[in-house]
Order: sequence, then C-alpha cells, then structure tokens
Amino acid sequence: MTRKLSIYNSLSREKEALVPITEGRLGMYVCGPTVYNDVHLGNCRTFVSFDIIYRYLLKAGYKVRYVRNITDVGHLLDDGEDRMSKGARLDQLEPMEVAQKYTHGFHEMMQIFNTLSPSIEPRATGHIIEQIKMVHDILDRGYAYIKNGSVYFDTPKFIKDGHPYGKLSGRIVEDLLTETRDNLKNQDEKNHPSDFALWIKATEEHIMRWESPWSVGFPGWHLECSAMSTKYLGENFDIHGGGNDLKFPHHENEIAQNVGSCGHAPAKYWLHTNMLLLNGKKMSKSDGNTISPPELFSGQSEHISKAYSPMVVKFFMMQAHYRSPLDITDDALQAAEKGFKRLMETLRIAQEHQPTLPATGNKDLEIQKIIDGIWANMDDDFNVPNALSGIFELSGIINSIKDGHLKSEEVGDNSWKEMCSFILDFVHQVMALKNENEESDVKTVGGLMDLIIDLRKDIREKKDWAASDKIRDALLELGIQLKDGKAGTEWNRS
RNA sequence: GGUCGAGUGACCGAGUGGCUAGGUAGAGGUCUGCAAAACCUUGUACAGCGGUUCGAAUCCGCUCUCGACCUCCA
Repeated sequence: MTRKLSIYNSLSREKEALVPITEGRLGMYVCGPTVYNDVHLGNCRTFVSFDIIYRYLLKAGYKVRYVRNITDVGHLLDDGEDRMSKGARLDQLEPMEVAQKYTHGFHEMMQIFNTLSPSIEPRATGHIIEQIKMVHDILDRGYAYIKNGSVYFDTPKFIKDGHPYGKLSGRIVEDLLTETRDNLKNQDEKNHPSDFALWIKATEEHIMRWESPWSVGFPGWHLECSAMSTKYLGENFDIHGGGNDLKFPHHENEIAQNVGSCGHAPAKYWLHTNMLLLNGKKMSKSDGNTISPPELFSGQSEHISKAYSPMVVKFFMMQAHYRSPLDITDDALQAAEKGFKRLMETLRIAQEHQPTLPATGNKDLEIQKIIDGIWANMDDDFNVPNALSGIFELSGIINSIKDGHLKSEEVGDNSWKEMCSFILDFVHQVMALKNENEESDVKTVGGLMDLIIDLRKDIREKKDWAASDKIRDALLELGIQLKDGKAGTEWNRS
C-alpha cells in the first residue's frame, strides 16, 4: 500500500493529490549540478531537500526511479565560451578531467550530507546521440531552424501553435514575443530574442565538440535534461524537480523541447526548492556574500563565529520548508546546533533506555496522535519542519520517562517501543541525520570513562568536592561533560 | 521597468478563517553538595491602514519593506 500524498505543483501553483502515472511507481527527475566548479551550498540545500523527498516517497511505499543528471557540457558564458572549457583552461586540464574532478567533489559532498545516490546519474556528454536525435525530432515537427550550422528553437512558432510557453515561470507570452534584450549571445543568428540554442556550432578554439548533421559542435544547455529524462523515465513521467532559479529559462525550455519533439510535456508535477540566503541576501561571490560548505564545516569564514558540522547544517536546513527561502545566520546556526544535539541525545535514550512499563498508559493515545500527525505532515507536501515539531514532542516524552519526570504508568510498554522505534527510524531513515560523535574509539573511551566515574564515585562518597570537581573540570576541558544525577553519574561529549 | 513570492514574538521558523507548532535565547521553578542536563511554568507575535465576516496572522484592497526571476545560476 502506498500513502496518499499531496504535493505542491509549480505548474498549477496549487497542492495536488499525487497520483502516479503507473500505480505504485514514481519517476522523478531532478536537475543536477554543472560540474565546472566546487559545489555551491545552495546546490546542497536543493539536493538535500530532494533526498528527503526521495526517502519519504520510498517510505510511503512507492517504487521510485530517481534520476539526477550531471551536466558536463553546454553552459555558455557571457563571451560564448563553454563553461567546461573555461574551467579547463584555467586549471590547465582536459575538459573531462575538470568534469571528473568536480563530479567527484560533488559526490563527496553528497556523502557528507548523508544523501542516497540517485537510481541513475546520467551525464550530458554520454548522451550526445540522444540529444542529436531530439534536435532532429524538433526540426521534423517544425519547431526549430538551422542557422550557420547551429540549430535554434523557434519560440514564436511554438507559441503561435498554442503551446504553453511561459506557463511554468509565469511569463506572459506577449512580453516574451516583444522582448528586446540586446545583450544575448548569437543574437544576430536567432530569429527572435526568446529563441534558444539546441545545437551550437563550435568555434575553432572550442575544445568540446561532436559531429552532427548540422556542424561540428555541442548541444545547448536545457537539451540534456530533456533527452535524458525521456530516455530513462519516458516521454511522460511523474515528478520533475530543481531549484527555483531554474524555472526560467531552463525548465521552461525543457518543456518546450519535450513538447516540440514528442507533442506533450515531460512531467506531471514540478517541484521547486527555494533559495538559500546568507544574512538576508543572495549568496554572491562578487560582493563577498558567500560561504562554501568547507568554510562552514571549518569555521573559516567572516560570516560565522565557529565551525558547524555537516549534520548541524543539514538539521538547520530541515527547520525550514523546502519551498521557503532560508536565511543562514550565525545565530540561527547556533540555535540549530543545540537543537540537533538535544535530538541526538534523545535518540541515544530511545536506543538504549529500557524502562519497566505497564501494558497501557494514559499517554498512549497522545503518543499515537503525535506519530500520526508526523505522517500527516509529511504527506502534506513534505512538511519536514512541522514533522520535526512532532519529533520534539516525542523527545519530551522520552526524556521525561527516562528522567522520571513522567510516572512510568503514564506510558504503556507498546507505546514506548513504538515511539522509540518510530523516532529512530524517522530521524535516521527519512531525515537521514546521524550522530557525528560515534567514533571508532567509542568503546575504549567508554571503558575509560567507566573507570574514572567509578573512582570519582569513591571520592564523592568521601565528600572530597575539590578533587571531584577537579576531575569534572579537567574532563570538560577534554570535551567530556559529567552529569551527576540521582541514579549515578553520566557523561557525554559536550 | 516586468513577473512571481514573502513580511510571524529576542533570533530562526511552521501555521490559510475560530482549537493560536517546534527549536534557540530570556525569566521563574523541580531535581542536585554545586554545576550541567532533563522536566514544568512563562513572555509583548502575526509590517501598516482599510474592508469582508459573528469571528482573520489566515480572505480582499491599498501602502511600505524585502527577496527571487527576467542574463550563468540549485
């Protein structure tokens, strides 16, 4: 059985019931990175968001094929130079070497953020044949024209035939048709400013080039996503995702290419993640308002006061809905760090604590309501922040039982077990957060700590507080915090 | 200039007509040799002005502010 979800469709600007094209199965395509540079933190937010969406869809019982591409050709710079070859010249590397390097870096970062690999991760350069075929199809249907060896999409024709160009991004067709920007490359070659390149004839110095019926050249940006989504998910699939800023022109053009080549739009539902801001402003390298993942993890940035671990950053991202803009500030990160640690501590208790409880308790119904509520929040357009509030309610109950603030007869044994396994499963499997303090030397340290605590217990029985406090303070210096409670002394890494 | 979106308490951030999340910080308390943790209680919140309604943070209008896109961008 699959859960019934409702998801916000950018195309209709409304939440819609998620009805798979094939029952029980979902095809999801997400626009991946262009690998000509180190991965941007904003990229990370998008892919972390879609990772949770992917994981939840699986959890909800769907069989999902998740395709996320690697774009390693096709982006034009202001001067018309391909992004990949630009990177190559700067680094004195072959274009594919550049792609390899940054693809590797991207994968590493995705692993650091603890995301699942997509089912298929196709590369644009590996699908030149499919892209040429699609250009053929678009030409055959009359929605493209050839100019000096390059091929352009004919937007006025497309619009005139009643196709919905501009629907996704809210563009007004008349505006697009009368657009008069003059700073676009190849302006002279294009019949109309809003037309875009499907195939570009390579100049002499352009390194990335392939044979085609029209010229030795390379595919336009946009095209690889149309070609690869069609190849792996079919002409018609369920979900297409990406960052908000890709709506126009990238996704709009993708739709045009698909409609132009096969007569209908690629995806049923379009999901867009919102932007990550830094101190209320868009991240931008030129004005210094930017922070990279490594800077965030090391604390080497003027924008933050200390280092924040990857899981803290991920937790921080999850406190906001994927469709809302999220503002990174040092204060917000600090708050997230404390919340994250609290959650990890509760998870530890859920895993280890085994209280003696009656068969049923007064709180059982309440616990069930919280759990049901978390599912409902996730079913409602993946409302992770709302679900998280439920997780913290459970956390309160778990901590109360453990510390004896809540009488044990309040919670039934089954409820306790269900609550603990639910919270562990949800945090580990859906949010995919993990405790970063679990080192391999955990056993050794554990043994040492048992010994120290035992020795200190004797000292404390003799009420030698000076010695006892000295041990506690010294351990604190090492990053270990002692907590003297009724049932004895506990410790954790602070 | 055009298009779209947003303005929630000290900070972050959910919430779309009555039931007024959650995290962090603050205050008070329980516990404790002390401390920390944990738990309990608590706060002046819905940009402004009008309007619709028995009732609005939530709907409508105007104003102000901010952001994104319009050009490579997750």
